[in-house]
Amino acid sequence: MTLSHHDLRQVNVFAEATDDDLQLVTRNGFMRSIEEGEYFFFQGDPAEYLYVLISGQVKLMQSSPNGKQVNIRTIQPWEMFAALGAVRKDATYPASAQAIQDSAALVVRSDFMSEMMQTRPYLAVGLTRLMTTLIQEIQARYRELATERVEQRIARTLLRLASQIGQSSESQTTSVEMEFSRQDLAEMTGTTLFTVSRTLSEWEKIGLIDAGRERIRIKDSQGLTKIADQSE
Amino acid sequence: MTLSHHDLRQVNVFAEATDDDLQLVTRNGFMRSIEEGEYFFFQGDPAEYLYVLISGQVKLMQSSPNGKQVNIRTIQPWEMFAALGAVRKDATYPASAQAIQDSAALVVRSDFMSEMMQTRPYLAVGLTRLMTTLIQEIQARYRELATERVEQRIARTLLRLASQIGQSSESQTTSVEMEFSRQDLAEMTGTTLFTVSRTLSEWEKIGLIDAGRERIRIKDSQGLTKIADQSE
DNA sequence: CGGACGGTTGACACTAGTCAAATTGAGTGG
DNA sequence: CCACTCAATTTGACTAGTGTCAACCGTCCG
Repeated sequence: MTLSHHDLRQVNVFAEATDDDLQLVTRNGFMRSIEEGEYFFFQGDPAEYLYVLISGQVKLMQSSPNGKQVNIRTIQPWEMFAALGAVRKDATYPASAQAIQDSAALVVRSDFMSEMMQTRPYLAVGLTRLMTTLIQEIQARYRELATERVEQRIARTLLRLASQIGQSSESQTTSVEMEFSRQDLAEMTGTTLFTVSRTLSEWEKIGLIDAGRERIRIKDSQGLTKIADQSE
Repeated sequence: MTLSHHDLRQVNVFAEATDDDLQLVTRNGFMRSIEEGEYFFFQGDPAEYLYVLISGQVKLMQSSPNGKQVNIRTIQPWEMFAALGAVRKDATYPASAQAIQDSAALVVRSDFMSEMMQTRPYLAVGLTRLMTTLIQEIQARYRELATERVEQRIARTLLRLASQIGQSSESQTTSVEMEFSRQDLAEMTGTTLFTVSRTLSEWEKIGLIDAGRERIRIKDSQGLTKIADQSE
């Protein structure tokens, strides 16, 4: 896969970068492609690189000492991830990054990016901006996890994913086809495979969604929204 | 309360600042003191200011549409909070900040800090560093909320608070006295007042803690750690 | 053709939430 | 100093919501 430095303009953090800076990044980075199921890195590895997803889809997940996994975030193309290494010496990745589809990413050394940041305020500011977004997102999900029932969280997660994917791809059809397993969805919503399965079956029965093996399509986003927002 | 600009050195983000910069900050900011129960700001207010807590204790909480509240984070003296306004134009606070003890804070205009950041990479980098910490912290709590039982979360939260407070104050006695209500603790752990009360009563009975009205003291942190870490 | 993997469904257990009622403790005004 | 008030807390009874585990099904793929 070839990557022009212009393409990087789609990355939020690089929106205000000069062409020279973008070239610098592409020349100092390299491409890495992995297949579905493989990992870019594991939780606990030294955070030597940061990534920009070019194609595919990646999930960031954290596993607890007792082995249970939680999906922290799902990365779409042109998102930067694992950026923390750039600002912390000797950091280790707090999560693992697994491809849930065949994926390709631009890989950049953390300390290279760190140096660039020292002399380019726009970069540090952009990174800060990205992080505030992440913080707000995960805070919202934290609140949801603490206060909402499984049903609502699943509905909300489906809607969120649909909009994320609909955003990155151009297909603005009302119904997006999403590919991931019940297990994945369970990890995203903080519940179990079984509860997800039951819930989706129910929803398929009443026509809200269309589900299959590692595949979900929303048929009635209105109806889902109603479930997600019900306060009782 | 008077504040020397030297005191600001204790704030992580300002650790590498020049004396001139610190003076600039103190001169451009002002002190604001509020009593227990009052708010520095509310969720949804325009994020015009950022804060550095000087004394007291503040909780950041988010409330959902249906009115339930979650404690996102508890601020100790010399922590900066509500910094997001500095990097986002027209942002609103994603959480409310309520004093759980009489508190004082240095208040700085967001756009003033924003301007400073443009020309001082160390500031933007420091802020980024702070944010990575916040992200990791809340991610860890998110995982805990998703995978651990209430009992474990309460134990872990107590230990975390004890170390936070023991850190900021000098009292490195093994048992720190902590002041907050069962309700507060429930909001921090994503559970209910009743469950917290029951759990603490149990623990008091077997000698792990010493609890009273809006007051908890850990007697056996070993024992609590054991509860927090039990994988089953 | 035969696994293997993802998914479905049922039976059951149990954690933790809900609600009502009683109790305690701190602070206040007389 | 005492009675009074009110908020914080405790406790019990009940149960909804989810997790757990086992058995089974369907389909994709070597």
